[in-house]
Amino acid sequence: MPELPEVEVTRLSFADRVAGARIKAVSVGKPLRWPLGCPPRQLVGQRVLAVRRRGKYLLIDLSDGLMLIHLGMSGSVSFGDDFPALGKHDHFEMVTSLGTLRLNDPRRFGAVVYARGESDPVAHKLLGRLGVEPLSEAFDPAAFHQALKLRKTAIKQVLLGGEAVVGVGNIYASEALFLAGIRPTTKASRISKPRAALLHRAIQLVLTQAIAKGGSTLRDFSNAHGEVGHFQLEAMVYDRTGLPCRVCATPIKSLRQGQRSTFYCVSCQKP
DNA sequence: CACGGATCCTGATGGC
DNA sequence: TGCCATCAGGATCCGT
Repeated sequence: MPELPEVEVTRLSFADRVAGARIKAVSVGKPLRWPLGCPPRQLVGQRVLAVRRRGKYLLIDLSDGLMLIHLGMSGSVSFGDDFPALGKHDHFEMVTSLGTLRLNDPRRFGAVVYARGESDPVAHKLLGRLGVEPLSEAFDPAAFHQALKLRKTAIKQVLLGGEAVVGVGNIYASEALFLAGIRPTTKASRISKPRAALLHRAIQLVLTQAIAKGGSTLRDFSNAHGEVGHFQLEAMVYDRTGLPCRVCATPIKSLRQGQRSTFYCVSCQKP
């Protein structure tokens, strides 16, 4: 589920409330994608300093080291005071002086990983190859165009790859390409500089709007308060196969690229 | 080495 | 309280 907007919405929903908390207890459930990397009790007594985001990772700065949380396909974080007993899919829980953080993740593609610092090999392995942040100053149209020129594959695949830009997943890749008027199957290297600039802007626009709408909730996403997102209600193409394009009424088409569904309008999006 | 495909796991959905 | 196939917001690993 979670792409950059959902991760950012999650971060915003509990970062302020957890900052300054003292960790009182940590427990883990069934194995996630990667092991925690330290005994849970090593975290007890530490202070939570801040919650940041890098790509689709939440970074929780501790007084000694940091935790990296990835939500995978089906993960969600909740933070509160009055929780029922751990559920079947609650696989990580951290009780603090300011509330309890839980990760619920049915498919267990997510992870919670402890690292001693961002230069720790464990952290570097996960964060080291990530591309530029799309909502930062470093995301530059000219540089983006240069990055695309190096890639021979379809632009949709390049966006998902996370090397040219991070945080764009399956929903927002289709949406951004629609806004930019670019066919998802177009080879990245063939995209002109002006069209790369359009796509650059479209990515920023789509992600910013999605964050403002609280993210997308297709099946199970919610922020740390349990509130769902609404972006999907105004998706232009995602999951709209056969429905009329919101711009030109041509039926939306779908195809598979790298085992993922892609949605587009043949009329509005040119190769 | 760049690319495509299989893979991890559980649950929902729809056809038969 | 049927069974089976397919699909789901991610990302790594492994062939070619």
